[in-house]
Amino acid sequence: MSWRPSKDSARGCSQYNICRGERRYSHFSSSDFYSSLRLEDFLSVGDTSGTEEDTDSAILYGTLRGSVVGLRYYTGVVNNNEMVALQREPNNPYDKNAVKVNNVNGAQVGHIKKELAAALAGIMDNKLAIVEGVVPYGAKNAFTMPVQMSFWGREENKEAVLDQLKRHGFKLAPPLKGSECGFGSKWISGRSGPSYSAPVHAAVQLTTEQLKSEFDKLFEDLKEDDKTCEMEGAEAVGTLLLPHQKQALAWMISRENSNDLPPFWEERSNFYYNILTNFAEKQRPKNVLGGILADDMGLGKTLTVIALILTNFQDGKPLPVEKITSDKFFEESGTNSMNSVGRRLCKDSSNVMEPGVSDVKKFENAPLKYSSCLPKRDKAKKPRYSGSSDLGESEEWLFQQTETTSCVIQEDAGFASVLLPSSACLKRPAKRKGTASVQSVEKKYADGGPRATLIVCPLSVLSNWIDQFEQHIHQDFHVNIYVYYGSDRNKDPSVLSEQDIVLTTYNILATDYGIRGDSPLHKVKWLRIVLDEGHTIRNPNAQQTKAALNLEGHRRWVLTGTPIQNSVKDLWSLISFLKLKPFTDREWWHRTIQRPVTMGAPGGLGRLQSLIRSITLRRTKTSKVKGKPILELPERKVLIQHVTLTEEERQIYQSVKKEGRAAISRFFSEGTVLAHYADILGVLLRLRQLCCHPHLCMNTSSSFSADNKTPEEPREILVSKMKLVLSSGSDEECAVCLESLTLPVITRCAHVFCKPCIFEVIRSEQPNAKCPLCRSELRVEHLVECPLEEEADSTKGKKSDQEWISSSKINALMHALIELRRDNPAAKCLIVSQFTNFLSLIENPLKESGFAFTRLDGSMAQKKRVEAIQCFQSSQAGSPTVMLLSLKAGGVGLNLTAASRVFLMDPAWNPAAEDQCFDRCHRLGQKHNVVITKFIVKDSVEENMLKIQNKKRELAAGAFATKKPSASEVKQTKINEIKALIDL
DNA sequence: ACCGCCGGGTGCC
DNA sequence: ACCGCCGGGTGCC
Repeated sequence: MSWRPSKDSARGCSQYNICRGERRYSHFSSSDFYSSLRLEDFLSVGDTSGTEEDTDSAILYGTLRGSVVGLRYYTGVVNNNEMVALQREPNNPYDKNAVKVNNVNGAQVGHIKKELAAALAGIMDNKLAIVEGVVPYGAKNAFTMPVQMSFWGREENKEAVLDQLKRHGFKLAPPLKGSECGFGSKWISGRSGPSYSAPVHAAVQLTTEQLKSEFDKLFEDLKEDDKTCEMEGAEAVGTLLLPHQKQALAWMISRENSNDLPPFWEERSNFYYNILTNFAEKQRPKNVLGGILADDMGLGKTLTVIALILTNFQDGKPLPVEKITSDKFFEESGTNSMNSVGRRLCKDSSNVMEPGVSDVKKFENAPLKYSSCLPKRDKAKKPRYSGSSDLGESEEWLFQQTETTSCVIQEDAGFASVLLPSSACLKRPAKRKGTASVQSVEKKYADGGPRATLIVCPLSVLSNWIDQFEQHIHQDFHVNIYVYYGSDRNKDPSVLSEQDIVLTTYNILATDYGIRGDSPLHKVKWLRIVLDEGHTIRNPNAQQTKAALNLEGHRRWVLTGTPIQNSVKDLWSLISFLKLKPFTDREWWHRTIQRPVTMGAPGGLGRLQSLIRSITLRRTKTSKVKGKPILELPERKVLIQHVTLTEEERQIYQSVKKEGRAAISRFFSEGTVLAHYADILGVLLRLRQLCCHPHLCMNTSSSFSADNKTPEEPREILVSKMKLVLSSGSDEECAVCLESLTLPVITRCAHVFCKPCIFEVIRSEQPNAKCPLCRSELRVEHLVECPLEEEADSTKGKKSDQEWISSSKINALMHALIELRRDNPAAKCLIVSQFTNFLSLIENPLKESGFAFTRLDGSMAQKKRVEAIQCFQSSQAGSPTVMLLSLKAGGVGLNLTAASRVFLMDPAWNPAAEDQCFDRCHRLGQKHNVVITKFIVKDSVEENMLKIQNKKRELAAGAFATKKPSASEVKQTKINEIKALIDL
């Protein structure tokens, strides 16, 4: 049932990205604001088997003493007070009611005695309660042992559970004091029965506020102690690390080379004890040789990881990579550089080389693993360092089609970074022309063990990684990087395992994994696995999570800026990925950490904290190292400049507003607001455009199609509605996954979702799937995909036929620009808008007033973008002082620090999108204070947008541990926003 | 003795 | 299991 991206759908995706821009910060987007709404909240899907214990609302019904029998048949052992797991065994040939008893390690200890099992079976099978056990004493018994059971469930199931037990002659005892949270098994060994105490309600339940501040502390106190050692990167790291990056590197290396026991384990007389579960075993539990790097974005997680890869290979030695040195031998021998390079790239990595000329010969004879790696057309004069089987003839290949980060194969630039649409080898630029040779460095210890680091990231940051490799791997070193992406990715595991770095996406990972037995990524033993944006796997039931958890490799890292996004729950997948015993099993995580924390049990947070502390490094932009801020950025000021429309502009605006408001209030009175969401966005879009320039909304068709019988809209209208939603800059998220839309599709009822998300809804709700937003009928065959290509900008060119006129906002801008030039001729600025047409309109007066400007928007090819950026960043006299920038162009990697002024021409729905844009110049390397001017038209939708932005900011700030809103709350919020926007 | 008692065989679900 | 339970052997004191 896994959904498989095709080439076409990938292009669809790119199309989307061109319209919508980057999605990288979706965790800062309104999805944050809506907190952690999950599918299960409004659909009964989620875990199809329904095993999803609603862990947060579970209460303790009571306890019961029972016995474990058949001990002598099994090898699993327990200690007194050790937790045990009770597991139904419906296929037991002797008793269909059988309940197994397993120790923390999963080894079977025995069975629940059959009479009791008969009572438990129904309860467990129907998920009426979760039954947990602790062996209070008698752990060394030969035949049977007691087990103290706790029954947990939702309030409404309590009666049914008690009843079921009663029918079998059992009665729950009230909760034992100290056992409420199922940990710390406090039973005193001995024959006397448990001492009953009055039922204790969930210990001190922390308020949301308290929880939030506790969580904050959780990650704030992490910076001290051993995490301030610094370490230099290996020679192959081409960038000098900042102090905090050196610290991170030192910390990561110490984690990877650590011999420590994992948290909560102690060595006690030849045994290793887990102090949470009281489990003990002879075998030393493995600590994760990794952890969570949870630095705020902008602190250089990517660079740090690159440094880690290059610096810490085996035995604390750097990755043995070939150093490229100038070598006359090549020229003299007439060896074609392409060949030499191709072999370098493709040779069998087990071939051990010694430095020196003789190596070249060895090298020549090195077996080629995939000889077609070389481009066939080798007339190129410049060295080419990579290629792929089907590079073909084209000059440029669009590698990845996000607006911001597409990469192209550069055939003739001075560097040889060749990226393919799919599988690609990536090489460092060669400094020298014509020839290059290879000096093999200390390959001796590379044999045998795993070599490759796997990096998994969301598609949207794939190219950022590539950029960063380009930037930070020293030019003289050859690092084999394979981008495992696209339908023609090379599925030979041995090709992957020979690489230094394999880069792929969560989607590829999940797709491969879904095809049984055919996941090369899962056949390789990785030296190291890095999950970028690791909170991507926070849903334990998602295919990509399962796929990630099943990767093999001892060094395991999670990179994330938002380790606890909404609750402790989100941490489990990460911890499980790190393979920290015993938390890989959700039951132990839940019993020992999650429940104690959410129920506010004493010590619960302490545990979580020490767990996190031991495996996490987190610094924020405001963190300090030795009293000094980690990043010293110049000040950033945001000014709001109000603009008043001219009489004429105001008239047009009011008439459109009047018409739109009438329509929208009709939707309200009909109760069809959500059904007309796209139409409403259209109205708002036109108003926003009118605030900028009257020409902008000229050919946005009035989309109130004659008679809006929602469920039957024809395809073309749906497509245009979807485009409207996507291009309106409203930052719509998919109501299912709450992330920005991936591969958007529109339903008949005109709601837009990610294709994979809505497919999953339909699959799990079949045969009568309903639209998550309006509950209309949902069918796969009615979904309409966003058609590819045909850039929205086609309108742009034609528009310019019109005679150019100015607008109030343009006037305000030009006034500010000229003033700026007068005061500081060298100052550079960004002019940012969501509407690329608007940027085009602005070009006119810029030319007239003699500004040298450049432009960066999503429609530009990578080559042009690079040019535009370099040109703008240049400090040469005569270099452009103005850059026209579309709001969402460029990823985190985009560095526009040459600018110290930003003019934001129109507000975005989502304040985070604005902030990210500002961060492109207000970031490491900025020397000046940054002043941002937001132009806001008075008495317009823009002012209302500001208000909503502020509300979102407030909510985002407080949304840390608050309860997730329900679907209806989400809807209501949207409706309220609409009302506020159009003054209803 | 259609019982009691004895003692050996036996033992999860 | 130094138990319980089962079922065969046995049978006054």
